[in-house]
Amino acid sequence: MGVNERKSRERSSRREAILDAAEKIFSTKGVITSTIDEIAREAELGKGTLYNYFPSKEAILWYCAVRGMKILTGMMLSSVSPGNEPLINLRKMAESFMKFALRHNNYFRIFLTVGMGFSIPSGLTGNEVKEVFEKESPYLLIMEELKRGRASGLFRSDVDLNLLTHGVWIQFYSFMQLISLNPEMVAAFGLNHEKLIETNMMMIINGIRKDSGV
Amino acid sequence: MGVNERKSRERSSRREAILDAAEKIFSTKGVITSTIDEIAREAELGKGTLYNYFPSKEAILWYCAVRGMKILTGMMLSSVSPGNEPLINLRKMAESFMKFALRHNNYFRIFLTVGMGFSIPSGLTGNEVKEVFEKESPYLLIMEELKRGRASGLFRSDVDLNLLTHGVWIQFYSFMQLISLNPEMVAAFGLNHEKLIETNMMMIINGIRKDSGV
Amino acid sequence: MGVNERKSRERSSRREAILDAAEKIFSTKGVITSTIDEIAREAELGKGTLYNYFPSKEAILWYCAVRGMKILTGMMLSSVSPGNEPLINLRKMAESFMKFALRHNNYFRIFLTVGMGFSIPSGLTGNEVKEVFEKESPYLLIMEELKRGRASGLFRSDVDLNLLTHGVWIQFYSFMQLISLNPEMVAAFGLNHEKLIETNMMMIINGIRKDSGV
Amino acid sequence: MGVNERKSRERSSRREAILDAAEKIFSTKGVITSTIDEIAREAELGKGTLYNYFPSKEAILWYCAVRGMKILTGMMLSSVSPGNEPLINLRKMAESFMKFALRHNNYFRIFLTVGMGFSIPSGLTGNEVKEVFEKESPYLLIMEELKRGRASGLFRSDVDLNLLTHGVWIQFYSFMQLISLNPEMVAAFGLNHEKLIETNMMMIINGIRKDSGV
DNA sequence: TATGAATGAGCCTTCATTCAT
DNA sequence: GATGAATGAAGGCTCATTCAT
Repeated sequence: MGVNERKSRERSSRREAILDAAEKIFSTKGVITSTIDEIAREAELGKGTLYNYFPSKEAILWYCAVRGMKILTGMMLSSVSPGNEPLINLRKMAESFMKFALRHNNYFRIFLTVGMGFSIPSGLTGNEVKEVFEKESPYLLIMEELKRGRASGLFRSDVDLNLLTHGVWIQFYSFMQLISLNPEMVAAFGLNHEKLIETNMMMIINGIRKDSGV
Repeated sequence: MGVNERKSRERSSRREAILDAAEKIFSTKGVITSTIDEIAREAELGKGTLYNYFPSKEAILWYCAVRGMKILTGMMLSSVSPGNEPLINLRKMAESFMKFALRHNNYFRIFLTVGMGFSIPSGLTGNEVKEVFEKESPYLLIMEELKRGRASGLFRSDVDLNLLTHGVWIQFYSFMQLISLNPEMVAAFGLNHEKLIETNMMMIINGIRKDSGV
Repeated sequence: MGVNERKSRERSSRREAILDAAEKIFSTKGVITSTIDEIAREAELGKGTLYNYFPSKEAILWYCAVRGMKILTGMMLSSVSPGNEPLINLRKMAESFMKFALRHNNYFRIFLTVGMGFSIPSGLTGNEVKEVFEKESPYLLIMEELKRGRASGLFRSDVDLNLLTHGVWIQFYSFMQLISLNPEMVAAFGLNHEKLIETNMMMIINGIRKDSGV
Repeated sequence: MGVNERKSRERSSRREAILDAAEKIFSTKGVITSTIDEIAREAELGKGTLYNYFPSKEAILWYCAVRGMKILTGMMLSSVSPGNEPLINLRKMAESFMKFALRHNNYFRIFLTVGMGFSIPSGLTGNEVKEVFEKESPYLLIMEELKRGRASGLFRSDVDLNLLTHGVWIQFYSFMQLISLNPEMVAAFGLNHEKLIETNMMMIINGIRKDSGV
């Protein structure tokens, strides 16, 4: 029915509004020092209202992270094409990752916090969260391209696929970290983002090419 | 005098004991959720005693991080030798990094927390802290070897030295992060440490070799 | 609107209730040894609730003092009348002061504590506090009557007005002090309040009369 | 024996040194915010040493107050002479009071704190303390002179002696309070000490003269 | 559903006092 | 006697969560 539908839409958009506010606050002040009050104020909602949409502060954090991860995955997915060579696709994914790191660096702090030992609160059904973080993750996208690249003889096959994926994934990930957390270091050494991206992408790609000898 | 010397030794070892306890608690529970009480209990000391050695919880965190960084730098320094080829030295450093990540994976979480926006408390003279983090950092050791390697035509010179160093540093760092934060992931994929190290080192080295083309 | 009005009234009365509790505890145990927990318990409120109404313990103290000063000023103001002779008005003010000291001797300890070097917490707008303590104080009321008394040739004019006011003010004030702080002394010497009041008032008045020679 | 005597002298002077330090710290920072550490540091003694001479911080405070009271009483005693007229002696006592307030204004704040509800700690034999505060107090000196003055027809006899004494005592006390707690106020009004003293003494004396009628 | 006042567990830090040396 | 490292009770304040309206 129309009414229910509208209500559902409203509920959904309110959830998003809360996550918007949380993302902003979390990324600005750090997750731990952010308070529910601040998020509520930013969302222009009553504090109690937040608890009508999320069971706890930690849940808000997780759904924030989920949303970020979905954006990242979406960006990576839309940048690749099955018709492309794996090397091209990897490059595109790397570029997407970097773009995400630059454009949404808000999320990085949130990802890190989540990764640093915040266990998924038992209140969450967990399914959605688990799926996003384990099944749909960019990790699998990378692995897919590496597999194709090996099949076509482009990438080195002398190393376990998981190992290789891990290496690439970590490089993507930590690159974001250094962009996000050490702007002053980046500046101090006279580096700029574009060149960093270019250099690191080169290093990553070279690291996995078949003809790269030890 | 003997007495003073002994006292100084005792004071020093008590400091270390507190840092030991803190390191354990911090890395187990995360920095924020760790409490001074827990650290004191772990150190088998009264809560107040901790404050005879450190001015605040935050200071304890920082000196923990300093200690970890000193260990890391020390391991790297003692693994290289000016007589070695730069490639060898880089490999040794990488090995040290990995060893550190495996042996002292406690520290990584602490490094991360410190990096996540904890400012150095004004109470600390800061000198010691700043020096360790800025002047003696592994970053500079890596740069030194890269410089030598480029001079001897081994490493690619078509890229700014700072950029190159940054790239290598990121890769070292990421690898450490992988091992420290996701030990269960490493296990889950049936990866073993030697192979991880070998693979990643290979990837890193290849990324910077002169003959590696894009 | 009705709801908001009621809320405002509730908020206001809760504030007063907290100040009531604080006044009681402060005056019984002394300001410093009183704890927020005790005040909260006395007010039959949760500890945190107090902090919804006042930013700190010190602020509670100050607003207590402000309230007391307002009562005192009010009593003094309503006891005088512009039509009265200055001597009568001074007497009335003295009586009001004494009444206040007897009826609200709770406040005295609070005034003293505030006067003994507690600076106004920066969190307070300060306006209300400053006004009460500096602009509307009984001090000015006394001075006004002394001025009038001098103009009409009743009080001695050979002494600076400020000096005279100060002398009277201090006598009022410290009289309250001795009533409040040394009840056992009062008792020990077989004194009673009414006679003390009468005697001291006489001494004060005589001290300022024009025809009092040295 | 000589040795014991010297030891006794040493012990005594160390006690005094501690009280010196305490007086300085107490009056500078306020009794409550002063710490044993600060007093020990000021006295250039170990913290534990203080506890060899006094059983508690509160005891130090009390013996400080006792010492101050002894000084005050001493000053008053040596200023009067049985041969003088009572009016002269009262004047002298008043002068002593003022001098004390000016020279040792440190003490007043301590007196106030002690008066503000610090009970005499049970550890103290109490005798010395009680005696000083109750038997040797300036209060009795004043009473003595008032008695003599009434006998010689100088002071009003229509009022109970205790009441009268109380009145004078309060005025002395208030004056001391003014000078000690509000030195900046004294300065702000451009008042100078001599005039203050003169005015107040005049007010006090006039208040008790026989020929002062209401 | 929206709200925000009320709540109290929990935390960091201080400091008077003790006691082994 | 002198010392100061060790102690832990106690206090002010925060903030996630609840619940009556």
